[in-house]
Amino acid sequence: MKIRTDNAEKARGTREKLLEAGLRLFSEKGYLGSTTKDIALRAGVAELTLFRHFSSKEALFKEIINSYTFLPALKGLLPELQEMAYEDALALIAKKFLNRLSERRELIRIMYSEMQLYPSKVKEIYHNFIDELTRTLASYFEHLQERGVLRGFDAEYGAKAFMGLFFSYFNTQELLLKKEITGAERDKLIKQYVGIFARGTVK
Amino acid sequence: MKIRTDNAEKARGTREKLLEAGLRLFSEKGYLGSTTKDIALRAGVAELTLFRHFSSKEALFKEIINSYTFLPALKGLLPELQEMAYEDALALIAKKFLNRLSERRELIRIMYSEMQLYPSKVKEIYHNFIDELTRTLASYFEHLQERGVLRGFDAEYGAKAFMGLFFSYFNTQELLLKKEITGAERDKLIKQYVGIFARGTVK
DNA sequence: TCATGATGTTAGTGCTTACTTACTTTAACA
DNA sequence: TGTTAAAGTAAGTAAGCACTAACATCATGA
Repeated sequence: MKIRTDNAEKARGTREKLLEAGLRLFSEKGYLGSTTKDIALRAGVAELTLFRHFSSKEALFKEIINSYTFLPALKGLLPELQEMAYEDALALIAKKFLNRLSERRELIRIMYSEMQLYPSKVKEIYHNFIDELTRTLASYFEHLQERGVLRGFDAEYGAKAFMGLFFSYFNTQELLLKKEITGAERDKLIKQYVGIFARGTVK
Repeated sequence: MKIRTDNAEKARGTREKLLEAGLRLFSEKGYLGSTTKDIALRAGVAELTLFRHFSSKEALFKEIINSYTFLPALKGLLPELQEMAYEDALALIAKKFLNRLSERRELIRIMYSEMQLYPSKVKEIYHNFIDELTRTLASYFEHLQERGVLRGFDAEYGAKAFMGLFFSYFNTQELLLKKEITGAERDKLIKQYVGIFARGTVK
């Protein structure tokens, strides 16, 4: 009699529906612009149900941030990269990075909208996104510098420059201008940017 | 009797105080997070005075966007650039661009916060900021390509890449993380980034 | 079959907010 | 000095908001 599995499952279902609806609405209208009524409506439940699952609107918001912030590591990519040609490796990283950003578009939008309200949360999201990738990339550069493939630039700055290139593309095209980007455009962009960056860093 | 100049000046004064206070508050707390009471308070006037100058909160918001959007042209820089060494020219452009962004920090913050509410305004701001500079930069690159200094990359993409590098730096450091950047750090960054980009684009 | 837990329905509370009305104060200027 | 334009003071309105209380419905599962 301890746990009614089916009821519990149902509860988990509506809980997730609320998190998902909240993510989308907060991303579209901002925290203050999203009403609990609308979130519940979009989740297909009564407003009161929202408060039965989350003690307040803010609690819901924080849980959304937490549950969507986690990202799978990319460290495992390192050995694979070392067997590839430099430009191909860079193109692969760029592609994975852009995909990652697209997947988390809503979260990033929230990050920008609420950066004044929750600066520490925003920094957390940012670091979760960027730090590990920066370090992976920097150590990859350092490795190639030791092998004499790359010239002696500051690896940390190099990593940030590389990611900055693609982040700013994502930022303007997909977040600000909301353009639909075709695969072909994306490939051309990657080729051009990687071309510049690769030539700029080899010996 | 037509115009009482001093009265008119006074009115213009409080009007500007309101625009300035609005800019700062909207940038800090977002459109919905800023109350008309607080804006008036920060401007040092009564709330009612705000409504005597602007028909509504939204009207104030739109006037703020309009009056701060305009930016002086950078086209005049082109002839000057052509007498400089390539890397020095790039460093100068980067410096001017970063200064421009810092000057308009509040406006850019508003742009990010309200991009869902006023997408067309946001696009306008973006284009005002970026388009002219992109074209100036691209034609500079084309000129150097014709003279055989630079290799044959896509000049438009190159310009976007260059600006993206520095925009994304501004974005993360000054907007998101709100770090105070020293002049020395900024100079090192410019040197590193320009170094990569210059080597990546010369023949 | 019937107790239980999840959800729905409806109505409402107290607070905040954009905006208004009516009246007063202040200072420039003819 | 008296008129006028700009700003202040004070009180209030209507709407929207997060959140609550009371009760009804319905499917699950012992």
